[in-house]
Amino acid sequence: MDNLSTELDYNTDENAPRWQRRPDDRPTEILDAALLLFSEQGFARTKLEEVAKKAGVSKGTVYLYFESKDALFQAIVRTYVIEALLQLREIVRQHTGTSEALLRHVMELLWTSMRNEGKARLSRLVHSELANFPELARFYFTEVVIPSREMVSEILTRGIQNGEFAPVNPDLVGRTICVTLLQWASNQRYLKQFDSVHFSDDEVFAGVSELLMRGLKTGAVRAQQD
Amino acid sequence: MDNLSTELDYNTDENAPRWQRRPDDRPTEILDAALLLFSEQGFARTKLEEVAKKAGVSKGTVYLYFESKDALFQAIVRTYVIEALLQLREIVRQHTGTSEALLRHVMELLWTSMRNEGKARLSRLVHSELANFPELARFYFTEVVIPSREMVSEILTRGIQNGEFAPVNPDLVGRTICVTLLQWASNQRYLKQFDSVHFSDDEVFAGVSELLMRGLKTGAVRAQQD
DNA sequence: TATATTACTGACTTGACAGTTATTAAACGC
DNA sequence: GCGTTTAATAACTGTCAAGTCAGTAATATA
Repeated sequence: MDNLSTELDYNTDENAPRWQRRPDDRPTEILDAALLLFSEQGFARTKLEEVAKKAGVSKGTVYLYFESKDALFQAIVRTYVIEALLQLREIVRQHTGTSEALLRHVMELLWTSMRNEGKARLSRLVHSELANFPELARFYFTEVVIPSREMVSEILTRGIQNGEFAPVNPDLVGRTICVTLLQWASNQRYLKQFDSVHFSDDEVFAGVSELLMRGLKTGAVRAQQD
Repeated sequence: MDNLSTELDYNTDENAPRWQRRPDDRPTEILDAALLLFSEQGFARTKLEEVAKKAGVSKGTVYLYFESKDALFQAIVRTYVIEALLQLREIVRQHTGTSEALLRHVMELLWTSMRNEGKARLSRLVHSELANFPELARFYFTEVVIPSREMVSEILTRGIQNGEFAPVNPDLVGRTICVTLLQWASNQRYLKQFDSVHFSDDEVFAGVSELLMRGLKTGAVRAQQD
């Protein structure tokens, strides 16, 4: 723009194509833009025209690749969440070692993956909009929640069988671990702004994992019932 | 309606007033209706006309008592959440006994209060819409989250000082306890429908509180660091 | 270079819904 | 009962955004 020295170039932009045809890249670009805006402003408050603008296309183009605004949201979840879960499963499958080490490793993975901006955004978006998409909620539950849960339950079951862990209910404790980590990760990122007493990510993970591990491991004093 | 025996009455409804003036009751009735619908359908998808209908008034009447749709939502939070919190604080203030018993008691209260349909709805609504109302989020955080947190932290601090609890970070563990219970309570109510393995409320509370208590109490074996 | 194909545009239509207002009638005081 | 006040209505308006489509321009093909 500033460079007007070569006079032959000064109207290059007029000759340049006003837009390009890149049908292979458009869907991804639109999904990225939508994830960003939905997670910043919420689904209902985001206009498709904004999404289009951010993706560098016109609104009509969005409708070439996605049937509706709802369909676009569902595509986001399908694309990104499933992918994230597959990565996690793969890592678990390759692990060898004690149950405690494996559990710690999975917890760390869950925790660090949430420090990725995109994944944190996605998790928050999904959980806050789930109530508004019953159909999507079912999909999310069967495809994401249950598999994650089974993965953790399996680790716990093995640990209980070989005596590393106390005989807790593996399903129940597994869910507790996941819920606690995810919720904390979300808080760390989004409630920070209001928070007078703020902990570093490392502090939180150390504290929470210690609390849970102490509760889980054999040899702990039984809590007295009153 | 069925009782047509007294012929003098058969057109009573024509003589009856078409509506009544009940300015004292309207706000509450509108808030109740709004809470119900917002929590079922989400804020954006609920029309004020539906709220009005459910509350037995016309849309115009809603605007007599609330400035806007947003203001109505804020009023819900202010009214119900603050009230719930005050109840809890009062109960805690009156308690005498060991820190463990007190903590257990508070956890039970938190848990059972969430079995109340209205409170569970409210909690879910607030957490899913919070992202869309930054101003409300700030209010909610300072008026609700921080006070709750301080309440639990105080109990923990006392327990640590008198040796009942291990020297954990009371703020951090306090938050963890709240987050875990609230999230579980929400799951119990709303994810039940998709869930193949479902636990009773009592099972969940017993399991979760045992896990947390075992992690918290003194005498537990330290988790080995790897 | 000419023709066909199709990715892409953006102005337009449409419906929905938040918020307003002119009007009506319930209730209160005298 | 009668006049005044005001709670409540319901028809209305204006706006905003989802979704459409006729047209346009980039590219592929011959």
